[in-house]
Amino acid sequence: MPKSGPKQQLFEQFARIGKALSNANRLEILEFLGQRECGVDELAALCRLSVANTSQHLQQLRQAGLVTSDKRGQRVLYRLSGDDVVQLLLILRRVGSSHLAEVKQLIHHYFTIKDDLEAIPARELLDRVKTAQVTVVDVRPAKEYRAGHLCGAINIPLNELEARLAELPPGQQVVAYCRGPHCMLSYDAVEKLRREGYDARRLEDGYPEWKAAGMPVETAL
Amino acid sequence: MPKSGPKQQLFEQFARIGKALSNANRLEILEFLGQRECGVDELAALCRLSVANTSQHLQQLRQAGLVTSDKRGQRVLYRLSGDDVVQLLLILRRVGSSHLAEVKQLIHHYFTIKDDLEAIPARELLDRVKTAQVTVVDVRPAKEYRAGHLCGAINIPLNELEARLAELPPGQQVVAYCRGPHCMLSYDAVEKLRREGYDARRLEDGYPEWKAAGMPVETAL
DNA sequence: ATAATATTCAATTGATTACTTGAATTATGA
DNA sequence: TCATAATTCAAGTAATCAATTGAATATTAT
Repeated sequence: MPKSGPKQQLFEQFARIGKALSNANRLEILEFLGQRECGVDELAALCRLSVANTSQHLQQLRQAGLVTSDKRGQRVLYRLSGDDVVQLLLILRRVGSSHLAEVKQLIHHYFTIKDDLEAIPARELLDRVKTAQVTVVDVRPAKEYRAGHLCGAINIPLNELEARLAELPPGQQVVAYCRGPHCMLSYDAVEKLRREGYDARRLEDGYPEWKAAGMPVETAL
Repeated sequence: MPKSGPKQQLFEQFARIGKALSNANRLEILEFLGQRECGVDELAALCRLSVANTSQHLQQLRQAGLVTSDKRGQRVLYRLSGDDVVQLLLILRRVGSSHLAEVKQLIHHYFTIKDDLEAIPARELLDRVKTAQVTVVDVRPAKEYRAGHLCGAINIPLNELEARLAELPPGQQVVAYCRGPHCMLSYDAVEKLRREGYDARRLEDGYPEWKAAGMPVETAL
């Protein structure tokens, strides 16, 4: 019989989630899983970790309730437990961005310097898409695009952008998005697009945040 | 020069917040600070921790950006850094409630059993208050009520409830609230009120969540 | 039946964390 | 000036954590 009351026991349980979020590698794993479900070996490669280490982090995330797994043959595929996990990660970033000087500094030196134009909020993009005056480009790798993307978005992975500029309708504004608020892909994309004379902006959110907010998405599976 | 990229550095920073949330005592401290600003000795007493231990936890919370402090004479008063911290704690609870079997079990055995009627959502209470058919009762200690409470709420701390029943308008429904979704005060209050024949319900949120959602509050300072 | 693949488990090591205890610091009151 | 109060710091101890290494397990392909 636990010696503490229900309140303390609940705090112990919620602390498990805090523990799961207390390691930078696990946060990175969660960001990748926000884009699509993955196996251990893929996540290990994406995060540049050993397979054993990745597997242990995944066990911790699963035990904290942040991810689920299901076996397909000899492969185990992991995914986020729900959109509420995306929202938890988003508010974690927001709190960090608001209250941690180191976060503000990192964002300024690596992100704001690259694109000091305000990113477009999700609601505003939804409105503009309806007037068909804008091209939405998903600059994540194709696998992530196929797993899920904004309705109507086209996929031009960043490393193919220069070769595929002709696919963009001339004269239209381009809005690029990627994995999330602090993913560099859309910053780099916007930089390249502007260099080629395009009117380019970034979306404020990545795909997981857009989806978690209930905005329209589709898959290409 | 750090060896990892800006992304990894950002994850390290966000992980600091995860670390701050990875201890049950710190979560309890944050819940109390959600009600009102406090000194170290008060928090130590509320949480049943030593003063030194409480102070160390507060340093960690401050360094993670979750609380701020300011000195008044020889006392240091701590408070939450912003409503975004309340929202972080709320989504932490939601994720735990949705995805952790132990949390569901604890909630069922200690909370749902006491009051299996659905708590009233904040929006619904706001609407009902406008038609003046309901009495909103804050059952937290008076100090917390004075620091901030729902507009129009009266304060009858739980331990004074039986002695002050006459203050409740006869024939009206009573909605009780306290510190947050898993605080027992409003459960106990509703239980006592129903035993005395009142039509009593609980509010879904506590005061901090209501305030963080932008709902109307007032203070009695 | 065996080899290969994918994943997980277990033990070890070094680092980190939580709490305690006692000391140090800072501010106030007598 | 000195005592008290409030808070923080530092060191020590035990427990926990992250990564590595090697072994074990489960599934698939030959």
